[in-house]
Amino acid sequence: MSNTLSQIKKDFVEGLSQISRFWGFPKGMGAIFAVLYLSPTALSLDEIVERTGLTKGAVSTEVRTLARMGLVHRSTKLGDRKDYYAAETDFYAAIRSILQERQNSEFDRAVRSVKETLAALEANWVEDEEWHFVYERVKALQEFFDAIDSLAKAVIRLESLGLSNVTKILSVLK
Amino acid sequence: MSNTLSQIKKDFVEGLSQISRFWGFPKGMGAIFAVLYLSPTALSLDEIVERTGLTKGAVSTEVRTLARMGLVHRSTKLGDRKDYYAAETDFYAAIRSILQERQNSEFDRAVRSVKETLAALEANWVEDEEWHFVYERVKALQEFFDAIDSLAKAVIRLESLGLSNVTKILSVLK
DNA sequence: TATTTCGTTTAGTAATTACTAAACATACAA
DNA sequence: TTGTATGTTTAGTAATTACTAAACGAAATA
Repeated sequence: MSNTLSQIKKDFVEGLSQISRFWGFPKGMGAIFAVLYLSPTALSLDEIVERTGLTKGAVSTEVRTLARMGLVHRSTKLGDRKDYYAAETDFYAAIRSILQERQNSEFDRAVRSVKETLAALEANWVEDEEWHFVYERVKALQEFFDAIDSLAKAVIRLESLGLSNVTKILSVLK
Repeated sequence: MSNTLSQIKKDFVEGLSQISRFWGFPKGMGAIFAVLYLSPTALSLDEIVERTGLTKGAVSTEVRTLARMGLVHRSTKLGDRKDYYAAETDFYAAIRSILQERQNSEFDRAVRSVKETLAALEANWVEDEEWHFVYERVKALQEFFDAIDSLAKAVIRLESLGLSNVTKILSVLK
């Protein structure tokens, strides 16, 4: 059981790739983040290519979405036209950033469609048993989404959702 | 803008399918849930087939995973060998159930792999700068996962994570 | 201007995942 | 026992998504 550091790092990258896939992200994204996370210095695109085995194209696009999610940061050095990437180490900040990203995009559009269903029902009001049933159910779902939404927004607003806050939450929940 | 109820229902099913896909579930799953959610009575497998347009095989497997997640409930009627399915309407209960489901499965295995990386590092202790750096980072990630994990476990333990609790959480977060 | 060095885009391929059609299994009924 | 009504499994197909290879573009340098 005397693994070299580089073997251990490889396993770690593998593990994060799995986790990435589990959350519905490409596994390459997990690998890129892992490589950056274990590097003491920011890495150029080509260095990431070398260490992950992906191609430049793939890394280019995936590192960009990672940056949009706030999981990595892009920087430049004076007199060097390469871009350098480093992992975000404050995961709570990253969560906030991801939530913010998701606020827009597909999810919001889908949630909005529930709201629209509700509006359509109200616009075609009928004194009918099934109609009422459907109306109540859709309304309940919409309220649920609203609750989730305000929770997400609250998290986004937090200056820093640190461990202390998590334990605070836990104590409220008893 | 005078939609029929059945058109409205169709749109709703479509919307939930989208949401389902967004969260990384097959869109058919969303459709099945939506159909059940809008039905005042529990539906048989064949009725679900009819209303979603999926095949029996697909509905059979997907309704099963929905049941495992606690989003639908299976029941039987005396003197009728069909199974009947109804949607869970307490979404907070459903969330708990889903979290519980995820506790096992792939996710836990992946998270465990981070713990293993940490153990491997400790087993091969070296007084080396890079080694220390990697060790600290992996440790930080592991602590983060632990925090998430205990949060999930706390939610699971809740009798009912109702709206009142959500607002309680919000107040703690200020 | 031509050349080099970088990042991006694109068009196609590989891999994965969702789904279908049909065979199968089980339990009940005749 | 045979036939019928159900749910499940399986083997294959369709659709989607991740990824590659290579062309492109832009910016800096010569």
